[in-house]
Amino acid sequence: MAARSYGQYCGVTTAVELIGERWALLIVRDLLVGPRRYTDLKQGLPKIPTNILSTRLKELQEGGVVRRVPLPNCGLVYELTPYGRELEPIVLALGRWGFRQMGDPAADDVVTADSLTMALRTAFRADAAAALPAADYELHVADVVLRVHVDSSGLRIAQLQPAGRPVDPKLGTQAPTAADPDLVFAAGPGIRRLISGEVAPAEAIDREIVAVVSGDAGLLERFAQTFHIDPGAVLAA
Amino acid sequence: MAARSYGQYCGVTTAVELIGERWALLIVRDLLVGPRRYTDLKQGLPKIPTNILSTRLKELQEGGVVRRVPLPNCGLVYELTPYGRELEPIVLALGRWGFRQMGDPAADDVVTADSLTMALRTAFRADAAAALPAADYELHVADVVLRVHVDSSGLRIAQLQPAGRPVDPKLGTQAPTAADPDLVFAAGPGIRRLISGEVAPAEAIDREIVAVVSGDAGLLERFAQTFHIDPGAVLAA
DNA sequence: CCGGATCCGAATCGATACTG
DNA sequence: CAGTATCGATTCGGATCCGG
Repeated sequence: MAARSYGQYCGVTTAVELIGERWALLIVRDLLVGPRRYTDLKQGLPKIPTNILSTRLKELQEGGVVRRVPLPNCGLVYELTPYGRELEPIVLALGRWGFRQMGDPAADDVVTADSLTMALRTAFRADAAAALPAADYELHVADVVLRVHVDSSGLRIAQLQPAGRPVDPKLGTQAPTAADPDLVFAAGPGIRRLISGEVAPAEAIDREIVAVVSGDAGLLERFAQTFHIDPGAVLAA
Repeated sequence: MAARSYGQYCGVTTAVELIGERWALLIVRDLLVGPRRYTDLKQGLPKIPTNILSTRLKELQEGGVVRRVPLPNCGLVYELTPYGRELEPIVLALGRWGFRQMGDPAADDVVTADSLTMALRTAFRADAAAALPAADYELHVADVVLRVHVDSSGLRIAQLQPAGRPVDPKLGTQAPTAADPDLVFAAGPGIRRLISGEVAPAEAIDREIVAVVSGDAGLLERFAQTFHIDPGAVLAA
């Protein structure tokens, strides 16, 4: 079952033969958040057919991108190899690039915990964070709840269950810090306009793009400075 | 003909919907070298079916990645939009990443002028070049001939016809400088091992991986320092 | 020659059902 | 939980054809 070859001897060609098939890079995206079980991946990619998922996992293993690891206390996870993890800057850059062409969501588009986690990573401005006080956010989008800790050393994101408890830390997601978040807020897809700077934080609250649940609403300003993607001149088609 | 959606509202997903389909990123790779005609693209991608090429070009235009430009003196070229050109660092990074997993070429793998041009760009070390004297190389691989000029300001590559004349500069490829190259050499697929550092320049000549046609063979050392991709720990699967 | 469009068999993908 | 099996819907590949 040799991957369908493009017939060229070239690094780019080799790369797309490894991770260019349908769904493959989205599997990598989710695995960049942490090791995941087959079922986790299936839930994080609701529209992937199960046969495609298992085929891709096999191909990614064969390509040295993904590794299948039996868990000590029963179970089984897939994780990126060191080589696969080196896709991180590429996937983040792709996410930033694609962000700028995102329109409004289709009717049945979903937001998953892993995709939102990676979206925040793509938008994270380390330089801005370093110049600002540390902050803890709790972000609700659809039924995804993220605990987002920012300080001068960087960004840490934990995925919470809607009930408020962290998912199993054994699977690579850090437990949240003990303290209460400085700001708890909920957003819909319009959070994109907050990150692009299309709407200012105050305006976002006014237009009900985001809703502050608790904490100082002024921190939304700091959030928007920390997570930002400049849309640039994307309109010049 | 809406692109097949992955059903997620996410920048990475949007990106792969724009450039993730088969052949799309290879078209982008070639257009990163310069504007190309339909026929140029077809020749640069020998195995692409013509209906796929025209479908991709339409999709890439619709996505704001590619633009169709009628040429003043008759003819017609495709070129990247400013938005599409921002894929350059991503494609270069992917090329570096894929390079490390390249094995030996399949029997019918080809090397095209554009793929080799981009391969040199992925391997180019600006820092190394800045610390070394300027140099002009003429590189022959299969029937591709490249004129490669390196100086402290960067890298310039021109594609020559096998006869030795430059291709039409109107199409975005710079004409070579007038002076003779400092080093003319020919290589086969084994040039990969030179760039990865797997074989040293002297050894490459001994083992006939490269053949110096004219000029100072010692310059091959400088070439290998200027164009290098560290294979890293790719074996750890 | 350039810039595609059309047709058709082969391969892949998607949806669902099913199993150890 | 971790996948296989099946099968219709799509897409891809290869070839041919066509208007300028």
